[in-house]
Amino acid sequence: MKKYIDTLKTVKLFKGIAEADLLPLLSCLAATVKAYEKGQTVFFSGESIKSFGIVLSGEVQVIQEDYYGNRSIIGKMITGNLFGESFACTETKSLPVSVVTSSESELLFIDCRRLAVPCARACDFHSKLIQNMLNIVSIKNIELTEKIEFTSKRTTREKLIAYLSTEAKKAGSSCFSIPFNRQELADYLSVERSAMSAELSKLRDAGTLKFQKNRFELL
Amino acid sequence: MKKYIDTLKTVKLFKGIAEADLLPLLSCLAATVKAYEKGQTVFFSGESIKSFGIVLSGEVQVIQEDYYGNRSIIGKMITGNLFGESFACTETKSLPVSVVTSSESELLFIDCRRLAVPCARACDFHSKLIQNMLNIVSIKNIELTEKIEFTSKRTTREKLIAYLSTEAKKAGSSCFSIPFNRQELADYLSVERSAMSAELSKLRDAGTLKFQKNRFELL
DNA sequence: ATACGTCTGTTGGAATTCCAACCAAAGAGG
DNA sequence: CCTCTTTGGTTGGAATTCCAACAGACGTAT
Repeated sequence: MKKYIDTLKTVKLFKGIAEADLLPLLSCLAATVKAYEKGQTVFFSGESIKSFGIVLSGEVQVIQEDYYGNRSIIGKMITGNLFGESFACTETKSLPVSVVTSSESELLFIDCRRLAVPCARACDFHSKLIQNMLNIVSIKNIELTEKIEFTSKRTTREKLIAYLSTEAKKAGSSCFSIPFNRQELADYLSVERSAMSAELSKLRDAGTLKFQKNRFELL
Repeated sequence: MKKYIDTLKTVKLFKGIAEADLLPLLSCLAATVKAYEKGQTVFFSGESIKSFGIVLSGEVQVIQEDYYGNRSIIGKMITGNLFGESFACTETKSLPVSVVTSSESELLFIDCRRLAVPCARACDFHSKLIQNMLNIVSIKNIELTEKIEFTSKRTTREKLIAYLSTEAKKAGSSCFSIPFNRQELADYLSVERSAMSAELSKLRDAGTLKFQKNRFELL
């Protein structure tokens, strides 16, 4: 566990906890680490989970997929991010999403029930952890609301502009990179990749943006 | 405040707190009540809020609206529900949604900063409140994910079926009522009302469902 | 160098949605 | 009883998206 200490220091769930306390804390929480290859499914939709995950290295995607393979990306989690915490906390009977690794990854798992309940050894981290967790879940809530803002737009063009504007604002610059390739962006915005590509070209021709690969500039 | 005690007992945020403790607690939290008429805006998109709300009577809708009046309903909050808590907790600078009353309503407001910080009078409710809040926000998270599941479907027909199936499952019966009229349902699913009405008729003619007003039956 | 896989942009016809308008039914209020 | 308002269903043409297929660019392995 020691080798992950630098990553763990940056995890928001552990914000406000001294570095020296981290390892004892993790042991108190009975945290476990597991390595995954690219493309493996971490949580299957339909199952019930008690633990949530933290990305130590690599990245995972939270996705919804229907019977016909239409895939929708709910979110992308990189190093330091949590996933599955809402479902684990509320003890959802049937997971409505899947979690898959989009690259080789190392993931840390923590049983949610250990977070809330003060443990036998009377660790006093719990209240801090719950506050941090509330903050994380609230932020995720806002990100989901944001995604709804994009996908609820009626046309591909509007979805693109809404998304790219938000990314530019986040980056604090009209020039920014996005974390998706074209297929992933289409899945995130719930549109056709080809129609989206066409719309991007139109926007480029109209002079409203420039792009190369996943680097964009709004004009 | 006393007249709301029966409602307050059912609010999940106060779960596990004795009835006798409720009024002192609210006073400690500096909670205030305000009455609204139908159609009033409670929180304006773009503003920054420190307090969240609890519906004591009536109902409010959380909506997104763009420059051209396209309206998207994020959620509908009835008696006992919270709204705005994620934005207040994380101190969002600019609210991406508006909150409007869809009927005459009485709303309770609580300053989020009073929740987390133990108060001078050393009330010991705070840790319970935060746990409850974490649960509420997690559930809302799941509801948002659910909404994304509906709206990420590509056709109006698929969106309808996904939504109605979920409602049927929630009701535990193939016969159930929905909390929306046609325009609201269209706004919730991000589709055209008229196209949706047409699709509902097709589904009825095909024998996959029956409906009258907001009462549906899946066959 | 060649072959292969992946990613991205383009295109054309089919399918779907959007939009505006209209009509009918039900309720509210006079 | 009549009128006004709200709600829900229908329709036809315009606009958009979907789908499938193809082509070019790039990187990697053989």
